[in-house]
Amino acid sequence: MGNEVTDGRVVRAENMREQRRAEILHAAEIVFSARGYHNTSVADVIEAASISRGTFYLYFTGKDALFLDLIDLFIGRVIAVVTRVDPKQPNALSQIFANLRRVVDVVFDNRHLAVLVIREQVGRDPALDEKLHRLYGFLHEMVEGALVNGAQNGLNRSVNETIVATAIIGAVKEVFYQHLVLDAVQPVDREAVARSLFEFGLRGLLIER
Amino acid sequence: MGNEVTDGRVVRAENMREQRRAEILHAAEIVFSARGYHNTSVADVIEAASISRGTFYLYFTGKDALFLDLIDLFIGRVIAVVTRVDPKQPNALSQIFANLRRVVDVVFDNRHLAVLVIREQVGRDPALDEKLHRLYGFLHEMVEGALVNGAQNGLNRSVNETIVATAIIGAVKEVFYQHLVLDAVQPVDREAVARSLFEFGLRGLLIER
Amino acid sequence: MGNEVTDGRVVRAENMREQRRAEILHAAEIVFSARGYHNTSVADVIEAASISRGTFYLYFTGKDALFLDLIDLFIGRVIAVVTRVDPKQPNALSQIFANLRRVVDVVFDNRHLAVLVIREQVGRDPALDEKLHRLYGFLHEMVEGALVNGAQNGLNRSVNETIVATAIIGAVKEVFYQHLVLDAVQPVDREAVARSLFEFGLRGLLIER
Amino acid sequence: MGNEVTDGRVVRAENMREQRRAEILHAAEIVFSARGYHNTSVADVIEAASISRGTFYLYFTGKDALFLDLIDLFIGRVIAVVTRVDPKQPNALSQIFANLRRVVDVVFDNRHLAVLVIREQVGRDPALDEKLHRLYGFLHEMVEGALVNGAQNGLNRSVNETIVATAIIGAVKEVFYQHLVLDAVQPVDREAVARSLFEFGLRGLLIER
DNA sequence: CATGAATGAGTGTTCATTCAT
DNA sequence: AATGAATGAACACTCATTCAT
Repeated sequence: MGNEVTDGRVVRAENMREQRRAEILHAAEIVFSARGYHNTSVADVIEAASISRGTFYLYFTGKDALFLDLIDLFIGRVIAVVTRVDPKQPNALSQIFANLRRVVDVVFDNRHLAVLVIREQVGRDPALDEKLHRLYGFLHEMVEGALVNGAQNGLNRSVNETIVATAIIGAVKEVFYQHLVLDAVQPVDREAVARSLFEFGLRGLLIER
Repeated sequence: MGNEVTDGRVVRAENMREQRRAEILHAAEIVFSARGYHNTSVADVIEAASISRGTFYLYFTGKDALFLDLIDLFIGRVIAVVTRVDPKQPNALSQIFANLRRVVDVVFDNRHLAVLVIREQVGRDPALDEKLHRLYGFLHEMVEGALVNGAQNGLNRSVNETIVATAIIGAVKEVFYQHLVLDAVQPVDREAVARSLFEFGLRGLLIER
Repeated sequence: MGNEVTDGRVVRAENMREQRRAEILHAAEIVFSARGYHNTSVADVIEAASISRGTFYLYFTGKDALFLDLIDLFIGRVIAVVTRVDPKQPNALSQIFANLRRVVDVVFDNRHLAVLVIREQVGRDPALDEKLHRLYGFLHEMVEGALVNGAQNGLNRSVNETIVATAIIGAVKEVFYQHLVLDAVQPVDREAVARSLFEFGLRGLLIER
Repeated sequence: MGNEVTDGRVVRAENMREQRRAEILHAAEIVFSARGYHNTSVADVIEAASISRGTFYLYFTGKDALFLDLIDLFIGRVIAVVTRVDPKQPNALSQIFANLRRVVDVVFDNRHLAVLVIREQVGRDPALDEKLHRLYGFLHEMVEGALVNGAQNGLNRSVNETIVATAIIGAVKEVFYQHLVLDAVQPVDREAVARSLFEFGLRGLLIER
């Protein structure tokens, strides 16, 4: 049937499929972020994407799967820009700030997805729970590790790293969320947001100042 | 028919009504916090409260109204224990800590409500949005005001007060939420939670140390 | 709440509930028998019963359960009129005929249910399969046992009892089905149907004639 | 355009078309018999036949039409092996048995189709009803005619031919069906099945024995 | 001729709310 | 005041069929 050969038409078909899928994801991103998971129906998504009900189920196994794909998309983009920082390096601090700065960019470049991920909460859907747990677990582990390493290397004073890591993530999330809402009205000064967060966290953690 | 006079029977009836209402709220608190707003049905509530469907609508205009009442209950309890702090007072810092400490107690004494309020998010229900906005607006204003006043009175260094107030609230919320989840397993050391949060925030804000 | 006491109102409510349930069953019986299980939608049933969608699910857990209840109803009525026959009794033959005659009455008194049960076949619904299996298993066992006993007691000649029992059931089913269809047009002579079936089966099985 | 002339290419194309059609029918036969008409989707058929959705509709106007073609196929094979029997011929009985014996072979040689035809019932699809009616009408007419002729020629005793013909067909169908199910497990002794059925029917119908 | 992406009417089921008793 | 039977709009999802390529 010729499907062993990946000829031009097959490639083109695959591309179109990918593109269509992306279109639906994009439309869904907007309606989900506007109304939340529960208040968004498949009807809303297909209307926003200008596709038929059937087509939707051609690209996604269901509403849940679509949502999880969106979450994954965002998580992937965040994780992609976060790099491990060696606390022994003299420029460790600026590397940490660079991480934060890149995350700020990802968040504000993906406003809808970011709102979605920050707002949507543990909601009795085990699969979604697991995704978010993975994201926050990753971030928490990274921050906590940085705190522990930093303390050992004289970069920061010793604190209850678990609690403080949680506090930092909460602070960042909340600032992001509030500014994402504001951002819809007027563009946010990303540098200022990153700088303020960094300063706030840092000045409390440094031994020397 | 004598309904201008509030005789004994009317008072008794009113009391019974208040009591019944409180029972329903209490039952709802538990089921809502266990499953979240969307995954809790009116059927769940009336079963937990051991009342009939009809009775439910005698005490609340609907599921939304019940939920809003619960949120209000919690907001009231939080606001009740938060006092304004005069930054000029020498014991301003310990007053601030006392505020935080009392909020910690309210949160952990009302685990179900607290989980509810922290977890449940802006869900395109304008009324709920407004309630939460009221709570966080109150808290934000209070923290931001303290920062501004504190800076003027040499209590803390000068920062972007709006962003930092948001960050503080986010940090507190996240630490509360994580420990509320933990608290279900083993009792949380409330003093330690308050102390860690306070230290984390403080050491970054003080000019002198 | 007074539900420990079975007062008049409760009894009346229970009766009304039973009656309503029976009404739905009756309406469903007609539409199912007219169109078959697969071609009948819940919408058809609720329209026939003049109830709302919600009410339907108040009385039955779903379409499947309703259908199974109908099948059960019929199976129960058939089994209720079939009695074991002692082949040693001199009037064994007339007892067997009496059984057949009563089954004919049940079948033609419950035309819709009978059509339903005879027509609907093994359809990948395990629960339904099991019900029908139970009915035909019961009947087959009864007939086969009668043949075995009869042979031992000189009532009938010895045959391949398993095959012949199957053949008898098939013969009866087919005659019933064809006459149920006819019966819609003009009343069937039940005695003649029973007699013809009996004679046909009997004359081939008797040793003496 | 030369379409008046049936040249070699056209013939070859027609053959290919016929062959393709047969392949689809064969695949459909298996999936339909395994799951029944209603529980088999067009997707099942095209997967079994290894063709695309579009191709399916190139060969059949729809799911119904395909099903009807399958039924027709079987009906044709059954009718092909049934011959009229002249009751005046001395070997009429053995001719009748030979008919039954050939039908048994057709049934067990076409297990899937046979299961399909016997199981699938009048489903409010007028076209299907008509097909089955045609098959059973043909068989019924043939059996009834044989009974009438046989009675006139002293071959069998006089009975209610209409009812008895129906009973015979029902008996045969049921025995076939049960043994088709069994046949999936272990090969059925076709001769025994035919013999048992014949004996059962015959011994009750013959005047002399 | 062959393909498979696209369609949308139709399905069974849920649940917040109403109202006669 | 209290009840719970009744309601019907809304939901996620399926699948036979069409049609541009």
